[in-house]
Amino acid sequence: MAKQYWLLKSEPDAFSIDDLIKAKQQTSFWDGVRNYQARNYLKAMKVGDLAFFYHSSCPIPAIVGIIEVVQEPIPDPSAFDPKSPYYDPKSTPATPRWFMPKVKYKKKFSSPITLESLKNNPRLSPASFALLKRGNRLSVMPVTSQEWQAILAMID
DNA sequence: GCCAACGTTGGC
DNA sequence: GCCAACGTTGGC
Repeated sequence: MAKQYWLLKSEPDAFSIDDLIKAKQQTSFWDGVRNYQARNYLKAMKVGDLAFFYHSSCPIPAIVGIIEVVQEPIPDPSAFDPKSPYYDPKSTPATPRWFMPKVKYKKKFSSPITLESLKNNPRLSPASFALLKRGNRLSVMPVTSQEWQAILAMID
C-alpha cells in the first residue's frame, strides 16, 4: 500500500503544533476523536503516512505543518475514563469503539497556509477537498497526492 | 425506523 | 457571539 496523506484538525488552545514540538520525542497519541467517519479514517492510517496539522477554531485557521504516523491506532483509553471529557461509556476495553494513532512532529511551516489561501487556490476544489466544503466538521480527512502537492507548492 | 429537537463544530 | 451545517438522541 502506497503512502497516504491526511489532514488532522486540532484547536490550538487544546493541542497545537507547538505542543507537539514540546512533547516527549515530539510524538503524541492523537486521541479524543469521537466521530465515526473520522474514526474510520484514523483506522486506515499506516506507519509512514503523512498528515497536515491544521489549526481550527482560532483567529487564523490554517495548515501549520506536517506530522507523520509512527504507530497504527490502538484503543483510546480516554474513552474509558469517566473523568475525561472524551469519556464514552459505550466504549469498553473489551470492545473499544475509539482509536488513536501515534504521530510525530515532522515540520512546521515558517508561515502557515491559511484557510483563506487554500480557498483561493484554483488547484483545490471544495468538491474534492473536504476541508473546503461549507459546514465541514470532519476532524480527520484524506488528502489526495495531487492536493498534497498543490498545498506544498503554496509554501514560498 | 422516522424525524424533530438538541448539541457541537467551526468560520466569520 | 452568531449562525449554518450536520451528527446524535430519544420519543413514538
